[in-house]
Amino acid sequence: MPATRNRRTRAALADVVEAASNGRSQKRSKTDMNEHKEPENMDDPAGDEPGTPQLYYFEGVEYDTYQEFVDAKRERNQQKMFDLGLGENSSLKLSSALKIAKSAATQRGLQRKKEKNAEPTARRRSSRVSGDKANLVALDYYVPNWNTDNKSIVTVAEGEGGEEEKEETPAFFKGRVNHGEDLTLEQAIELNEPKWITDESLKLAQDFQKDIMSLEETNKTRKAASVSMTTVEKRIKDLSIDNEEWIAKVTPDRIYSVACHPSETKMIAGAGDKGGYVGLWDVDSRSESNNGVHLFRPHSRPVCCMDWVSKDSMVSASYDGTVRLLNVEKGTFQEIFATYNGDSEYLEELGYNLDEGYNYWTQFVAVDKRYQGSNPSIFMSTSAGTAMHIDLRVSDKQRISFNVDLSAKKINSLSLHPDGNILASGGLDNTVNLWDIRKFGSNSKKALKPIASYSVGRSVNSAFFSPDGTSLLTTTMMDKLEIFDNAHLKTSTIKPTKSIRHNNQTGRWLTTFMAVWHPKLDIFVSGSMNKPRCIESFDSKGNCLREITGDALGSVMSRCCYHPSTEKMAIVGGNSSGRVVVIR
DNA sequence: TCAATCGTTACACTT
DNA sequence: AAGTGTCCACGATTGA
Repeated sequence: MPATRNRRTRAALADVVEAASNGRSQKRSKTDMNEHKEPENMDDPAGDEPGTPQLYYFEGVEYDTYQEFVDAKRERNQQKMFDLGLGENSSLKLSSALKIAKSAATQRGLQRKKEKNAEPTARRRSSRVSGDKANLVALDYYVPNWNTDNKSIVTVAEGEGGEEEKEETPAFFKGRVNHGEDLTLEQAIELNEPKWITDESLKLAQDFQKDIMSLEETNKTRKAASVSMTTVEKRIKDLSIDNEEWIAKVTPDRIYSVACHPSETKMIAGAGDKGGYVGLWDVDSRSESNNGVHLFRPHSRPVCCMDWVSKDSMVSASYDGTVRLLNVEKGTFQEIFATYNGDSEYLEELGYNLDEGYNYWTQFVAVDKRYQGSNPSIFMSTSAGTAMHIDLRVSDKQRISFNVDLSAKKINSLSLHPDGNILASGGLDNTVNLWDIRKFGSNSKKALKPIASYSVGRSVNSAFFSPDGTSLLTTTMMDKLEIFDNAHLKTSTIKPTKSIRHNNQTGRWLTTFMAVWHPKLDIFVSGSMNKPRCIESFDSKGNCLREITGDALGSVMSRCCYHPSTEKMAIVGGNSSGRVVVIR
């Protein structure tokens, strides 16, 4: 046993912290993924069973047997614990080690706050530090400022010669790209992480651009269509998924939104992910060298909304506060709206002074379907509970038609009834509310009252009117999908006419469910937690038309949508690792 | 009343 | 095969 057994020094703790941070902080950096082999990697014997003829390495030493390797590891860890003065009961003592390390991080955090006026929180990096993994003690100090580019990660480490600080700002956390400017396709590709770019990317994207332009203009009407239910049911029955070419990795990260190009001749599925990536997948142009996916990065934070407004323009909106319009003809992601803080340099911007900083982001954006045109108008809800309508129809008359405070908490969705007057909102305040937008006024300060309301009991993921407006569909954390008939005609409380039990507990790492209508028909679709994994399709009465399952459907499709065609039936689903499935 | 923390969920990636 | 990362979604609980 070492003589230092009872020593409890910060330097010793710092060694541990530093050792861990050296190994792990490099791993985090995504920009230099191809470099740096970490010595820590030798910790694990690659999952081999004891007894297999394999050499084991640990801290540069070679061991012949698994048992020797394990013993060496255990001994080293015990040594570390003794050095910390933490005795033999490692699991208990480890928690105190963490406390000490955490307090050091917090101190550093507070100092940083003074310097940079940032909000600090210290968090433990590894949530599975236990038992003999004491060597993994490491702390990150996050400076979260989600609306600017200030989120940096500071790994706190103290060496013997004094204090040392490592700072990384991964590309992911950089703020908005080309603030206030349009992005060309080339720029949007260059903003991808290098691993997603090939020499061909730009050329392929340009060919794709031409392909889209050569498509026939699609039927733009957004009105509900009348197709007999028997036809619809038959088409849904005929949907097929068992083709492995109909699933592809479209974005690098968790999908927050999916969209389907309106063309009836060319199937183009699209998805927006957590990192601001937008992937467009030309489903039938898969070749040996290329899977037909074109990846761009017009945003820096989750892409919460994507919607094609014509054959050659698509709106994308993001938590980063920007709304962009992909103009296929010009090949640009044009910034059509952005929120700004109160800095006077943004005084001229339409979104000036909307951004409240910390804890404020654009949660939901919907295209205003009353207007057709090159500049779509949008409804937008925010994490602060405000809802606004931004009229972008004519460039010199752009304005915010209204900006109202509808809730104390985040609003998850907005939906305008086809009559153009009633707006449905739902969010973390546990209610679904219907508002008369004629009463909003542009700058009204008086408290607004909804014309009708429904208390869910848990938060509301989404509330959408059907294409013809007769039904309101909600997805809630009460584990229900609920349908309200003629909700827009009610004047006090509304009650669901149909309530479907539906597990909506997607947890932390999966995007929440939102049941969405077909753009023109009275049917809707939702992902599901059921096993085997499936996508569920319902009619407007809430009858399940089909639980679509298949070999290609191996994970939870958090966000789904229908192809807008009334002739062809197709469903696009996106999961939480960037994979998109097309069912047709 | 608010802030901080943790549990939950499922998948992908690494070793 | 096992381990680990995921980092503001939501709800519950605790502490200030």
